[in-house]
Amino acid sequence: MIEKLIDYIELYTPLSPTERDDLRELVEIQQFDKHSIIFREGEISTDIYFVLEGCVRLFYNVDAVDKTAFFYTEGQFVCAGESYTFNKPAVENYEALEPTTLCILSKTTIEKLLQRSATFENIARIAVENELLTAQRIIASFVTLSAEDRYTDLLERRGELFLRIPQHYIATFLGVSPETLSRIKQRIAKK
Amino acid sequence: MIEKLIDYIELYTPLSPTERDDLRELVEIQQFDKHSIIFREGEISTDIYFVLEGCVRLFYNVDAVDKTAFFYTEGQFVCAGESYTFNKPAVENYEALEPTTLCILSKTTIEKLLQRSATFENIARIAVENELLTAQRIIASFVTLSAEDRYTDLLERRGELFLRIPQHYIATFLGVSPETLSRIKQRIAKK
DNA sequence: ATGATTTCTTGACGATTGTCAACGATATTT
DNA sequence: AAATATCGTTGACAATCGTCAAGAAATCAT
Repeated sequence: MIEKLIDYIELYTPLSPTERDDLRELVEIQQFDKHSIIFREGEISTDIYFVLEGCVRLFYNVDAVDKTAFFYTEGQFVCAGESYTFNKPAVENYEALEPTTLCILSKTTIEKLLQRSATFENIARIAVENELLTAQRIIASFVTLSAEDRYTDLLERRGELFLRIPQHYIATFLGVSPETLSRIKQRIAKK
Repeated sequence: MIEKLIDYIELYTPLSPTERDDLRELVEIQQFDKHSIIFREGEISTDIYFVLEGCVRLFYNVDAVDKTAFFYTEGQFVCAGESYTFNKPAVENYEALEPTTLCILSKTTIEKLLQRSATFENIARIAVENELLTAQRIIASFVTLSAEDRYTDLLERRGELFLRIPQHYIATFLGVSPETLSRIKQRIAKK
């Protein structure tokens, strides 16, 4: 199961057999039920996660309404950046939308890995870089695209999300109400 | 002048006197006129920039209209993440909105620095981490706030921008037309 | 200083959106 | 299989927004 993480890391940086064993030995794996909260705002994040299977929703609680900011699926790192970096209480929540399996890379695990090999420096870097690229792409889509175009863009890039995620979550991610998303779909179907 | 970069880095990671000298010796400084383009879409980015003085606007060209995604001012790193990481042509543009002074950290400069001290690993990491935090905050503001709330939020966080940047740039950054920003201001003034 | 740009504001109008509410469809649970 | 909860669509209406256009204000260049 953890092989998926190893494969992923090796897309970016090669690992020696020993390093692979270090990962197999030290990295924890945890299961989350559907709708369970992985991480709640107010807590201080000390872990980086990696999605082995399932789907994680990042959301903010605003005036008792929750707003989805992102979906993480297989092969993506999840990290509450600001909380993790500065040991501050997080402002965001993470929830499993499906039965989900995550690798847990705690700070202590990462330290242990680092004692064994400097290569593991790269893991945190890769996680952060990948999140940055994703984040920049999302901002670009907010700034440059209409809600309708963001919809078609998401459909092209990550169409599989529509098959596994309730659409009212996708709606808030696109920055529109569920009703509007419904109408956008209807509008596009007519073309 | 470059001392500003050194001070900034030392907020995050201490430097030895030798390392400080390495930076003074190797890091280039470049001036940009107001309205000059620092980096144009289609080019492949090989540099990380650090703003010593002035203001840089990140914008996308969409249907011949340009849309502002961000403003970088003194003490911020600028990096076309995707282009820099994967040597792909960039999709974004960077423009100096004022006479601007930047540190240029080219890949070759960074390599040279790395040969002298592993501490410099941290620079790229800090730059990326900081950009990620900023990016995540922007996404949160798009997802959780109305245009009006994003305006007041920006005013609180980076009010100085309103004194130095034409407001139609700020408008597209907030995701609204210049006319709407004008009306938002008027609406708030009445309260 | 003067003229020329650029920037900001305001009005009008049509299009789009959010909200509230109702209804049907789909999943989930027992 | 029936009951319950969740989810998606549709309608109506008020609020907001983008666009176009015109004019005022500020800035820049000569």
